[in-house]
Amino acid sequence: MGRRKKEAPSAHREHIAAAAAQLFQARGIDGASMDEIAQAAGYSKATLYVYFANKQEIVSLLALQSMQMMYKCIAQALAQPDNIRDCYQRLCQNLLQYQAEKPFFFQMVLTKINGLAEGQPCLPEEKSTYEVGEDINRLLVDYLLAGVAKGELRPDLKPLPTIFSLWGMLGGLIQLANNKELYISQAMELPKEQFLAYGFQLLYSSIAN
Amino acid sequence: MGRRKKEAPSAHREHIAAAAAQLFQARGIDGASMDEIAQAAGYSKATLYVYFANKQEIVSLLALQSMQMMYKCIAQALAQPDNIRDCYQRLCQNLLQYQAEKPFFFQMVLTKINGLAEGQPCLPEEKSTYEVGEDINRLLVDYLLAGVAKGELRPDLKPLPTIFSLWGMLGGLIQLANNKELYISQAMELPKEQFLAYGFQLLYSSIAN
Amino acid sequence: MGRRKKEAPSAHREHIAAAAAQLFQARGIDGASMDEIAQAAGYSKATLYVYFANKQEIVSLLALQSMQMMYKCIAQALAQPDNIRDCYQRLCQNLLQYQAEKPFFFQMVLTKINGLAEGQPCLPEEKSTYEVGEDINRLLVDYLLAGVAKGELRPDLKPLPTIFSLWGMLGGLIQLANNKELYISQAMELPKEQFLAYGFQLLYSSIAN
Amino acid sequence: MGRRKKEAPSAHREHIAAAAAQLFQARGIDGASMDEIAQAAGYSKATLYVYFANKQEIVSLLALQSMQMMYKCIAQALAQPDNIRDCYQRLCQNLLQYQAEKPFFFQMVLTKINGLAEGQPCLPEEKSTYEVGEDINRLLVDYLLAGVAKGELRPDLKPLPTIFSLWGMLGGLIQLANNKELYISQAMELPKEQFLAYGFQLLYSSIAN
DNA sequence: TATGAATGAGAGTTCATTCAT
DNA sequence: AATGAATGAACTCTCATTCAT
Repeated sequence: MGRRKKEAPSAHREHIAAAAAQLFQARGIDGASMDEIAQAAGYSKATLYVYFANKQEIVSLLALQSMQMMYKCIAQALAQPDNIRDCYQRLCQNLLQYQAEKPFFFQMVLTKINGLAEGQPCLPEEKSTYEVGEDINRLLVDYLLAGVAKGELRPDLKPLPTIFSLWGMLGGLIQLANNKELYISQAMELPKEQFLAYGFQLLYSSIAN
Repeated sequence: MGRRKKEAPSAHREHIAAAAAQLFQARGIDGASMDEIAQAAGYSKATLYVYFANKQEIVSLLALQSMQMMYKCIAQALAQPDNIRDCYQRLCQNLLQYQAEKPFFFQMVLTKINGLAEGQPCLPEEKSTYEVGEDINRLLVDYLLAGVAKGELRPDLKPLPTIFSLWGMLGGLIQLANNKELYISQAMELPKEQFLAYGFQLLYSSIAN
Repeated sequence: MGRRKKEAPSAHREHIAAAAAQLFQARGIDGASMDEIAQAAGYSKATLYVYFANKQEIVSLLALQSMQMMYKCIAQALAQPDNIRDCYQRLCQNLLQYQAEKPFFFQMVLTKINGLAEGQPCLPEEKSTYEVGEDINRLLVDYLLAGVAKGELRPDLKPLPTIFSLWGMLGGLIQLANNKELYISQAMELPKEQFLAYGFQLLYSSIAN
Repeated sequence: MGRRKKEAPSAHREHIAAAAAQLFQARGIDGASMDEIAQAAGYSKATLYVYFANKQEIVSLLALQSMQMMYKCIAQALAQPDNIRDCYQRLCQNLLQYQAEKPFFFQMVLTKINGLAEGQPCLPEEKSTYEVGEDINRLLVDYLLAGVAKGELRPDLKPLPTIFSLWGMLGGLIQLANNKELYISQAMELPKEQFLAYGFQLLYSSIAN
């Protein structure tokens, strides 16, 4: 039955994608079935195919969303470019928080997204995802250049390579901290947060002037 | 039928595991079926179960192998601790080469392995994997301490947290370079290798004295 | 494709269970595959799993049905407790007819069911099956007591042990007659029916006053 | 390697059959694999096929053995035909003991064997089985006739039909007692043995003079 | 005689997807 | 727009059996 009052189709897509995100996070993409997603979203399984051509399309939408969240995450941290170092700290904290709140999305940004945008005639969603990635890059490059201009960051930094390096390193660091949380706290006698603070600081020292 | 010449059982395990590694890399672990692995390895599907109790055991063996290769990769680079910086360079190059030759294994070390060793009474293979990981850590810590002792590395570095940070960052960097190879060469007008060289150098500057 | 007309879901379960019963009878439960059941029932194998969670659920449903049929079989025979001996005759004839029409079900009542209700937290179907069994026992005990009261049955009969004994013996007798039908008619020069009539009478003489 | 010293082939068959019997009893015929049987018997799986053409042949040998044991069981009980009633008691006790010691064999005699000997060009083993069955019948008929002659049993008993009836009823009774042991002890507040004693006595009263 | 090695055939089960309504 | 019903194709895993040695 028409469980739901009339809503914009995009609202349905949102509901479904949200349910899928939770399940993907809990069980992985392959581990979550369309049946489960439908049930969790409160639709019939066949209805999912009204709003998405197939499972992959759900994944693509989530990829886009995760990229957009990442954009907000970064944009917010860099909004007030008062102090370069504080910006960096805020950025790191925002990333951390993002990872903590939406680990699946975070992983998606790092893994899936990175791999895409290369080859194949991709879906519109994937193109958007790529563009948001570009936006993020611009944001970070501007931040970097401002930092150099202010003399807070090393003048010899090449903007784009540096941004990419940072991006890769921060992502790798956060993921490792997450995967090995138990090990870190035991072997290092350090809570994950302090380990990350240490790592973040280490990384900053590679770009600081 | 295609009965094979006599070989040591471990040779069969190797053949199967090698075929599996290639397929896992191409299609992911869940994406590669036992049928495909059998065909690729030149055995019947049932024969796979003569040499491995189940699919997971293949994965575990690959995990162990990838960790052992990583160990060799690192040990070789640090064998002659003549010059700390050269060692670092060699280490980076070895990692790169490893990633280039066995991308699935490399990914495995970073992703799977990192996540394991946490919880559950695991298979013997998984335990070995964990122990090799420990060996690697010791290797790196020794390297770090030697560098500090020689005055080439910052004296305020905390060994274990630094090693873990480096590990996470290097891994993230290499993976990103790999996933975004096309993008990097296009947007940055830089071959992957040079980008990585730049990133490696950046990272080194965070620990150099 | 062979999509079926709309029917109540329970009708589908019936169709499937009926096909399964025939195959189980012919080849045994383990000997009949879900593939065969699906084909015999005119569904695709996957559809079976729409109506039953697994093979065992089909078996359980059949067990319940066979017990319910047995109940009817007995209840009908004992409906008019006019004459104890006639009731007994009717009961035997009903059992015989049941065995002839649904040999697998009959076997199930005797073999499977008897064994169950002992241990494990069972399916709802299995619980129902057990309860129908209890109902049957009550029916028979009442019959016995009435017979004793009327002086037609021995006054020293212990109700429950007697009922159970009769139950076991009648079942064994009917099964043997069925399994050895050919032998009986040849070695004894007696059709199965007359052999059974003889056996039933023999048994009755053990409880008659 | 040749684990075992030279033994007559039949000894090997015995070993294997013995191992199979144990497993069949524990897990059912379909539930026990040739692999397990081989392991339990201390042979390699392929060796099983040296001594038996296939799994069914093992079953057939066991069927024969179980029939032969049944013969001994009965013959021993009837050896001293001193007193008809005592013989009957001994017979029942022997059957009980047989069922307790070798439930799988007992079941086999009742179920499998009964069903065979009808149709198909059967294996030599199956023919022997059939003949042992005949021997048993003769034994019992003689016993019956002796009892009638002595005036202890009803003179109107038809030998073969009576024997068959008794056979079916006793088997059914013992099996039911075994399957429902828990239920019997709970609902009837009677240990299995006493219940059976009651049933045996009931049955005897149907043939006693 | 005895077996290690191999496998074809098939088991039960799952799932993304389709389609008539 | 929404869904109940159905399924083809695939999955992991098992097992009786074969055969070269």
